[in-house]
Amino acid sequence: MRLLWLRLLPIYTGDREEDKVSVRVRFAPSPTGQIHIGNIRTAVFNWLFARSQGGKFLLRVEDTDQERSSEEFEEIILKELRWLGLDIDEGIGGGGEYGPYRQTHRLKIYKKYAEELQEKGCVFPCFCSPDEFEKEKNPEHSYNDPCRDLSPDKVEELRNKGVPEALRFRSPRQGKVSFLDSVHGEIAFQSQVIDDFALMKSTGYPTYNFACVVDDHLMKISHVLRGEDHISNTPKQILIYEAMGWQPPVFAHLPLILDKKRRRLKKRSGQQEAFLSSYRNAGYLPETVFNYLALLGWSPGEDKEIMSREEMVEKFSLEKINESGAVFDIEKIKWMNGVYLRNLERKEFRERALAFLSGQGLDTENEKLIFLMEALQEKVNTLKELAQKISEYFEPLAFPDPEDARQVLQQDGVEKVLSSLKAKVGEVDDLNPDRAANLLKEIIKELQVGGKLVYKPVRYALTGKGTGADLSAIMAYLGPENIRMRIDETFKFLKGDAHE
RNA sequence: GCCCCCAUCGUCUAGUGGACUAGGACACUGGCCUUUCACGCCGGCGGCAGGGGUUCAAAUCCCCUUGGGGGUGCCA
Repeated sequence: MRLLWLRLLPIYTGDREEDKVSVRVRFAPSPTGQIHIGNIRTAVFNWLFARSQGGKFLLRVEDTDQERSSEEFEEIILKELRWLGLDIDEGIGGGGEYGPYRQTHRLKIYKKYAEELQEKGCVFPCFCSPDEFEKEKNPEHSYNDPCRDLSPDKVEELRNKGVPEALRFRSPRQGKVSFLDSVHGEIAFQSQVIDDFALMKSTGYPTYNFACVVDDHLMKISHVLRGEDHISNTPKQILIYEAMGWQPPVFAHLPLILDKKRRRLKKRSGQQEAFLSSYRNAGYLPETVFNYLALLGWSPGEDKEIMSREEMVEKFSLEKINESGAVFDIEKIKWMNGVYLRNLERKEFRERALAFLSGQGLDTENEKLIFLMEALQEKVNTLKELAQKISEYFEPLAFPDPEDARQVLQQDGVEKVLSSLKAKVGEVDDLNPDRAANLLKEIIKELQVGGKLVYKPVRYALTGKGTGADLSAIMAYLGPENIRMRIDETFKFLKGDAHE
């Protein structure tokens, strides 16, 4: 629970006018794979904060993991940000005067500051091999690094032997490190539990904690909004800021996004739903994803949920960020996407749906597809669902639930209705939804039957099912030829052969 | 093990000591509308983890317990 006074304390924010205009936040992913939902949510919050404060949103690539980083993933990051509409003011894909913005291009910089820390005596070389260090680690005292107090002679000796050396921070063994988190209030760690973490790897690459601090400082980052999993890194980073004599940024640790089991939603769980790309591929609109993600861990403080980007920017504030983890609810985002889809203007829906459909191997040249598409607009939650529903009408007639179908089709008078329909469509060479609807009305009038004997039975006869798109749209889509064929097939089915 | 964070319907959340008979949304469910299918609308179900304090008054403040999560890398 946060204390009120902490919320109001104007430590770094809000008290001075210039603070407001100097807000600079960054999204700093590592290019090691498909972009993750949790990651992109962090980006969304950073972007929202920057825009709400009139600040800058930067993109920095943290590619210091030589094993896993790859340039192709950098492209993916850019593409995903663009898709979601998170425009970059500075950094990779945005230019700017504090570059380079790719950490592997900043190696000299880290080296320089590492040397500075060495001169200050805040660090020490470590000659342990990674495995060795693992063994030496004592679960009770994680700071227990065997190289911490090596004599200068010993250091000299090991260096001469060419033993690979890393650089570690000499963590204080008493006192405490604390900081004021904008989401959680004060967070404090006893210094003795902070181990002698590495700053530079033996490869000459910086570690995350070191590079991050150097870059955030040099790039004048004012607020660090990142996942809660970074809380335990924060005291280490603060120690570096202090050693360098730098002012740390404001930290805001965002609650984690959880899966149904309340575990952190992560790539390794293998769930496709952990990736942003899955949502694009499943036909979610970017505005839906943005809206839904913004609401995971943040609330404007009122009942409104469907909001425009502008509204969210206007209402966003660090104070309204929640402190507890949030389960990602696939049902809810599905519903939300349905709302966005239904709210689309006819024309826009058509364009966007067509663009998606053509990527799904559907024949978008067929202009009759439009009839179905529009009839389905209000019935689907995703464009993928739209594609699936449309494809069903490409398939040959089948009766998945023959019992039901028979019950409807065997009512007295239905046969007459179907025959009449068959005859009527025989007289026209094309159909549109209006004409189709009129045809059915004519039948009702001429045969003096109720709609009950027409709509549902015709639906079954033409589609084999009891639910689906608007009937006249289906008829227009199928066209006279297919309608006649399907009615014949239905008659066969009723006589007992085939189609089960 | 140690450190840190968190705790309101199944899920996302509103709630900053009295306006709470705890509000909204998803899901589920009953109905209305539509002579098809939906959309939509109206209703229902369902929650302050437990225990102690503080206070005239606690979902709200404090403590403990329990539960959940995260971290504990020369990953980020």
